Amino acid sequence: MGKLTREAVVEQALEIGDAEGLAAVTIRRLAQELGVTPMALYWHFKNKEQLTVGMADHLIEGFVIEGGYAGPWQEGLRELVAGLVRVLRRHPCAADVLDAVDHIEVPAFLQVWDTALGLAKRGGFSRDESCMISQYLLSGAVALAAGPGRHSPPGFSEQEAAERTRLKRLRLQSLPPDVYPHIVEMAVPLSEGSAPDLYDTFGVDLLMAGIEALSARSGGH
Amino acid sequence: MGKLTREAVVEQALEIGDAEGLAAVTIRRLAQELGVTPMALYWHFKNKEQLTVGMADHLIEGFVIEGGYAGPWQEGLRELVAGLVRVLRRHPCAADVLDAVDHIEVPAFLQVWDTALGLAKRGGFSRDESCMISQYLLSGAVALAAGPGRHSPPGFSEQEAAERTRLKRLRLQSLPPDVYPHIVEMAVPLSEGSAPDLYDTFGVDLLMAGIEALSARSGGH
DNA sequence: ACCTGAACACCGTTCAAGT
DNA sequence: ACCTGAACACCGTTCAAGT
Repeated sequence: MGKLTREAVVEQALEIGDAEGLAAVTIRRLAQELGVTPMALYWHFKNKEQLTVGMADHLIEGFVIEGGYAGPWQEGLRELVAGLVRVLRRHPCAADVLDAVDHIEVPAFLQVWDTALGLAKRGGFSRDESCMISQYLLSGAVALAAGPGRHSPPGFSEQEAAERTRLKRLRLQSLPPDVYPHIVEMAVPLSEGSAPDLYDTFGVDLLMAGIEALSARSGGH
Repeated sequence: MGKLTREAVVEQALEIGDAEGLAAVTIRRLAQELGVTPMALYWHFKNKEQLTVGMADHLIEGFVIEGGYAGPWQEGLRELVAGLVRVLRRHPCAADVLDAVDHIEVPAFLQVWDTALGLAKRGGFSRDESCMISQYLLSGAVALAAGPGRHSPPGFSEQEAAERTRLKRLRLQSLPPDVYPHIVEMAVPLSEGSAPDLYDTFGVDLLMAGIEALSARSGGH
């Protein structure tokens, strides 16, 4: 019925990836789920890599605030990073998708990157510094989205998630305390990962504090 | 002749991964290279995941300075992060290996983590903060090792590497300048990625500046 | 333009069997 | 203890062919 379209394929792929992990997103599995032959997908995508690029693009698409970022550059960068993390957090597999893909191939990611570059330049950083800062912030955002506080897949219940952190805690607590004293001692906070919101806020603060400190040091405004 | 040993397998795996990428590291390919049947590897490793864990462990093994880190905690953390980046940079596939693996399974990584946790606590951070800071620094180090300045695989020549950055530059320059103005303008520094040493130094500075700023803000020493 | 059928060259892994 | 042979259930992708 519903004709096979690029968008439908990508959305189905994200659904599988969110529920069962990116490894479960397979051309054949995807085709089966869409009621179609595996080779049908090759009409819409050159290969699996391009499919993954499509997934990444769909994740970020429409995120960049069009008019925005008119205030101080620090606020702009902070909002950009926090927003990117927030968008990625909506899909459990988002961070994995972005890790699996060359960012340069993803238009929506390039747009975020371009905005970050512009803000860094407004911060008075040199060209080289602006490049490094934008890369640092964006890979930092992806790492934050991949970190603890990641949404458990819709398929999995709260219980399932709680069980996983319990197993992680047990694993940490069963380590030899003489060789990993601090890890064993902190098994609880390490496995629970504190409140997810707090983690994100702290992470963004950390990223931005580094930028601002370097900005002050090198005399940027 | 040389009997098949865990270590020999891991080293061969790293050799393939460095030369042709982690995707080329395959049970069957590995067995072939070692002059053995694929199933022979299953005597030494439960499955491919454990093989990858072995690779990660071998990469970091013996890195943590035993006596060290007696000075101020900032110096200790900086040295730890810089050292980790340096060690990972010795193998082109190192960052990919660490991305593919649950760090909790890698003893050598846990040791680095434990050291980082101890240093963070000495810095006066709370338990939760210490957890987040250590995770932030270690994932930051891996991200740095994965970033530009990565060693080109031994198999590839200098020319080959130069050709790749040339292609990347062309790709960036051919983007529509009205939608990605800053990226197109900065195509050269973005593709070249500045001197690799400078990139690492800047990256570590950035990571540490964030930590120190937060430390000062919350009143840690 | 859009999809199918058949085939190719791969994977990881299990299980019984050899030495 | 350490390795092999045969088999299973998967992969991504190509290419000719259908409508």
